[in-house]
Amino acid sequence: MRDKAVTREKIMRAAETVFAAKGYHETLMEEIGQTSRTSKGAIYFHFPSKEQLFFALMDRLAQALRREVERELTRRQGALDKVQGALEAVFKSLGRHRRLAKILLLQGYGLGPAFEAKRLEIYQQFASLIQQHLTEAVREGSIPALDAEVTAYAWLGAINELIVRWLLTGAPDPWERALPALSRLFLRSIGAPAPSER
Amino acid sequence: MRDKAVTREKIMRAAETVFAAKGYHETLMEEIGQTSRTSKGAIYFHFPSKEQLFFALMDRLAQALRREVERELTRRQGALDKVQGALEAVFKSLGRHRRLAKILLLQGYGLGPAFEAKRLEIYQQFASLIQQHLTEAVREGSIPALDAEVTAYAWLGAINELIVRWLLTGAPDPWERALPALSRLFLRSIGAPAPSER
DNA sequence: TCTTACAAACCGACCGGTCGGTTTGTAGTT
DNA sequence: AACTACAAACCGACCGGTCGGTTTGTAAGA
Repeated sequence: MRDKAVTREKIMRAAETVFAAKGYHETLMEEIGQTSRTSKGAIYFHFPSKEQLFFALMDRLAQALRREVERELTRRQGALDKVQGALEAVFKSLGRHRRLAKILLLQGYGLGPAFEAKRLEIYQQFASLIQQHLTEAVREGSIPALDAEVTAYAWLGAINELIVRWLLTGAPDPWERALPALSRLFLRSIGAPAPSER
Repeated sequence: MRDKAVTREKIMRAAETVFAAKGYHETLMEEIGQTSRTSKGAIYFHFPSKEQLFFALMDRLAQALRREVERELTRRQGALDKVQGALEAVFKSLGRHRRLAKILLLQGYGLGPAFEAKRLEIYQQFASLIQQHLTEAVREGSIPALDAEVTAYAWLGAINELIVRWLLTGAPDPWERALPALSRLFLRSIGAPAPSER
């Protein structure tokens, strides 16, 4: 018996590559089959539909990213430091995995209700994470009171836009140039004491 | 002879409605024909392809929005006030025209290179507008020096995310609740003196 | 009569999904 | 060990609906 998990993994990796390169609609199941060196039949054995394959991919990627962020959160001390650490984790992780970033940030917008729902679900997870730590920072007295929900989504949107632009145009080059500016922008935006330049 | 311009306008209005409601791929040319009470033939008489029709729409909408923003800019005095006025203009305008917002903000993401290029082009126009006034504000001495490019795109992204979320989920309800929070967030983010609550 | 501005029937490439068949591993039997 | 019986995993030719685009027809104005 061939190993089910191995084939499934091959398919998901191939799907990641192809979806990231071509976008959802331009991607053919046939091509994922070829790229994974399996077949269309194998894909439909493991996944009920193209859409479900795509969602499975989004879930996995979001989970991986969240894990990296959470790991960073436990490392840092103090709410403000955590906020900054989480941001850096997101940037660095997405910077390293451009395919991942393209799928998470770029797809799932204009592709219909099901995709939009999925994207909202995932973004909400990250927004909660941010909100939680913002509220904590307020309680700590590190920053003045604010609307944590609006702030969280504003930050997510800012990150999204900058990374998407970087993915598509390459600017700014090198990417890291933007990080300190954005970091200061964010911390200022919540009335935090300006961090020392790194 | 029927009036060419009138038919063209009918088509664009119908396209606006249908694209906003269904997204690019789910929209059928046939349906735009019916909605506009013309026909598919008429559409292809006026536009060379579905894609070009969509782009024409994006251009027109972006232009209209830019005009509203610029009008507001000339009304206000002082760089900071202009920044705030422009933001409000964008919110209010997009809030009033949800279909417009859906097309400009939601479509053009995962739809392939041509769409991405178009979106980048339009966003760049707005980013320039913001950058220009930020730089002016710095020169005026109203705010400390900053990376105007990063700031501009961060703001655009934040606006985008919040409006998209509002369009898709209805939260926050009413929408205006978010405006003062976001306005303060933005002004703080550039080190501007906190504005008096409006 | 000639052109313009459409209307409507039509075409055919494309592609997600299906399904009959094949391969490969496994468990039971002798 | 060898053979049988079976099932899980996989392959890929094929189908059928869909939809962007084209062609052909036609009414009306110049």
